Parts: sequence; C-alpha cells; structure tokens
Amino acid sequence: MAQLSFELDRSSPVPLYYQVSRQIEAAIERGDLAAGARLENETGLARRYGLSRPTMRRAIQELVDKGLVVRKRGIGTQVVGHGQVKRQLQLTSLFDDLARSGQKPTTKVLTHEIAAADEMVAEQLGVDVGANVLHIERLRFAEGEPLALMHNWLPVQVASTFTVEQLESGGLYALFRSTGVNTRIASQRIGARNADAAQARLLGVRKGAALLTAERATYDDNGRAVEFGRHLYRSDKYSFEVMIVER
Amino acid sequence: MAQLSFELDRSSPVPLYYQVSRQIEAAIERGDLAAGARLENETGLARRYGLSRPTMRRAIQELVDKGLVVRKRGIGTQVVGHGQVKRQLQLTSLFDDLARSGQKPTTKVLTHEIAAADEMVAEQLGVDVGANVLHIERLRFAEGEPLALMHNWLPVQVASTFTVEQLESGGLYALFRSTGVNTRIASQRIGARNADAAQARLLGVRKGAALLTAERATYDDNGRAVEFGRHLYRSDKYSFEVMIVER
DNA sequence: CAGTGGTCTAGACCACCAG
DNA sequence: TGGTGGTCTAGACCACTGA
Repeated sequence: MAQLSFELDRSSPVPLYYQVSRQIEAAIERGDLAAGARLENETGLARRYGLSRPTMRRAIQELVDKGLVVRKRGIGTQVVGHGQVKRQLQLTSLFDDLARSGQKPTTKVLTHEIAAADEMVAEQLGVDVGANVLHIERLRFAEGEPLALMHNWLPVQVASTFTVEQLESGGLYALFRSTGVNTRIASQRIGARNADAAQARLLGVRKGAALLTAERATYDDNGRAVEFGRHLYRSDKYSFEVMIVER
Repeated sequence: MAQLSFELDRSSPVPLYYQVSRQIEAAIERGDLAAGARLENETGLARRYGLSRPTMRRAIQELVDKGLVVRKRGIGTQVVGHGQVKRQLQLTSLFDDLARSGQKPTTKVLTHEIAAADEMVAEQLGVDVGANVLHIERLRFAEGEPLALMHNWLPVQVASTFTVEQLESGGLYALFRSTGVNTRIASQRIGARNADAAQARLLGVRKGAALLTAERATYDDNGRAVEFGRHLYRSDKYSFEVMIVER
C-alpha cells in the first residue's frame, strides 16, 4: 500500500472521492498494484486518507464501475487482471476520439438542409411527424482517408444556428457544448451491412465491403432528444469497444 | 407523485434503495411519470418513503445509471424522453438472450479440444504462452436458423469439466454459474467483416455477406480472465445495443 | 432569495467468508 | 470467531439555479 500517495487537496473543488479514485487508478496503471493484488480494507484506507468510510467507499466504487477492481463481501477488493487496458466508451464524437489519438480528422458536409421529420425520426427525436428538423450528411476523414459516412437529424430548436463551416471545423458534440447543450445519454444500436455502390464510392472501399453501422439517439441534461443519427464506418479502420460491469 | 406506491418491505433482504428504484422505474414505464416530468425533490421523496436522504439518493442514482432520468443541481430530476425504451447491455450469454425472448436457441459444438495458448490467447487469459486451454467452436441457432459462429478459449482450471453435452444444452455463462464461477466484467470489441466461404456455408449466408464480429474477454469475481472469444454474427439477425451515460 | 442536487461525516447493524 | 464489504441513518455544509 506504500505506493499510494495519500495526498488530498481539501481546498480543491475536485471531490475527495474523485481525487482518491484517480490516485488508486494511477497506482494500478503504473503496476504498483498488480493484477490480483488485494487492496487494504475500506476502513483502513479511509483512516489512512483521513476520510470517512462512505467517501472511501465511493472512491472504490468508481474503480468498480470502470472494471478495474472487484469487491467481495468477506473477502476484500482485488485488482482485475486485464490483458490490455481498455477504455470505457464515452460520450464524445468520433471527431474528438480521432483528434485525441492524433489522427487529424477532417469533415466534408455533403448535405445541410431543413427537412420534414418522417415517422422514424419523429419518434426518435420526440417531435411531431412533419416537424422541421435539420438533416445533415457528413463524410469524415482521418489522415485524409475516408472513415465514416454520417447522417444526422436534429430538432431545429437545437440546431438552427449550425452552419456548414461549424460542422466542418469540429465534431457535433463540441458544437453542442459551444451552444449550451449538455449531452448526457446516448443509446446506440450497432450492426453490420454490405456497402452499396454509392457508399463504397464515398468511403473508398469496394462495393459489398462489410461496413459497421450505428444508429444513435442522444439526450441532453433536460432529458430531450437532441440528435438522431445513422452512421456507416469502414470496418478496416474502426471498431467499438464496450465494457460491461455486472451490477 | 400520487402514482408511486410508497410500499416498502423492511423485512425483505432486497435493499430498500432497490425497492424504491424499481417502483419509480415501473411508474416511468407505465407512463405515470411522463417524459420530461419532474420528480419530487430528494428530501421530499425520502420523507414520503420514510427513508434517509442518502438511501433515497442511491435509489435515484440507479435510475440515472440506467439512463431513465437526469439530475441537475438547482433544478431537479427529470424523466428522459426515450423514443423507445432500450435495455442496457448485460452480462448474459447469447443463449440466455435468445431464450428470454422466446427464440428457442440450440447449439452445435464443432470443436472441443485442449490446445496450447498462442500469444494472443495467452495475453487475454493471463496465462503463459503454450499453456493448456480449452478451445471450443460452436454454431448457435435460433428457431433452427444459424445465427452465430463462436470461438472460445478457456483456462483449463476453469473449464476442464465442460462437456460437449453441457455446451449444447445451454449457454456458456450458465455453465460458469453452475460450476461456481461468477462472471463480473466483460470487455468487448465490436467490428464487421465479410464472410469467407467456410463461414458463409456454416451461417447460411452468401460468401461476402457482412458479418458482425465481437472479441470478448470475461473476468470473474476474483478478477481472473475466465474466457476469451472471437464471434461472428449474422448481421440480418443480430445487433448490439449500447447505452452510454455521462459520468 | 429559496430550493435543488452534490459532497461529506461519524457512526450503526448486518450478511458473508475464511480460518 | 474476526474481518470483510453491503446497507442505512441523521445530520451538515456547499454550489448552482431560477425567480
């Protein structure tokens, strides 16, 4: 346990449980806490950090939710033995993901129009059939190579000010943030299909190539749907990672 | 708020926060709490249920984690307006999923052998290269139609007693449970590929058809890897659903 | 300003597990 | 039997929101 730092900044706005959680997480990633290692018990850790047990518990719960440790009553807390560390899927756009991994994303807007919501879009966005929605179609490149063909429909109240220039200079989620829309929840269905001729041409693959598909609805902190999308990804350049932690 | 039942069984082993959470969830699913509706504040709900605020908070947090409600400081808690209710991905086998939706799954074991772990399997399972692992290959049917072709590698300590008969009569996760292995965490990578001739023949699709692929590692409550799998799914019959809730 | 959720404390009792 | 995590209580103070 000597590897943990036990340094807390009580004047910081960063919650104590989060500070502790990050310190233990760092120890695991450094290998100071090896796979299978047992953590000290909750009361002991709380005492060392000068925290109450509920706060310490919450710190450890963060690690449980991330799949880094497992807890068992009567036993203790152990570090999970991941072969390769995998990051949890997060609520960021493909653009942000690519930029963070240094892949220089660019975007070309193919369609940008106000359209009437059909039945599916209306249900997904929670608007009336025929209501005005912004329909956009974008082609996303990474390092100059086409990667994804993305269709989105957005309520005009949310997206009326979105311009082609804004959509080509960054990701949709960043645009949401800059206009005061706080995305909170996304629900996706992931599947596969063969590329038709038009899709193949745009994505630079042969006709019939296997594409990864995603249908996604996103909701903001008011619980309103702010975006519905149907996307196609080149399967040779993209895949989804999902971590499931039993409740 | 009159729609909630406020009935708790304090003698039940079911946690109070869980009882409350389920009652509110039921009210949302019945439509008694409509999309966009505001819940009563935490202290008020706690008083009505005769609970402390931390317990009430935990009940609501369950709903937040499920993507059913959103909370905002200074505002309150609101019901999310989902177009169609989507279930969180759970740690169950494909077999269980099919059985629960009444699709009469069956399994044919194509391969069942002890093999030496190659580098990839060894890393994923946390065993030495060349160590003995059980390698199985299964074809899964739903309603008599082929649906998935599944390759799995399992440490012999975990799976040495697994028979072909057991593997054909149920899912892998149920087999784990019955042998005292408690699965807790699964990490998956989901992609797509074109079916080759052999895969196409087994799955009953044409060569080149788009297949959904999944690579999955599963860990038990000791944090040990108990299974690594590479699976192929017919994309016309299967897709993954993922819900992401911002932390 | 009053009201909301976010964080934190200092206890308590319990179920479960290993020795 | 002693130690572990799981649950629950009754407070407290704070940051943020809207009117």
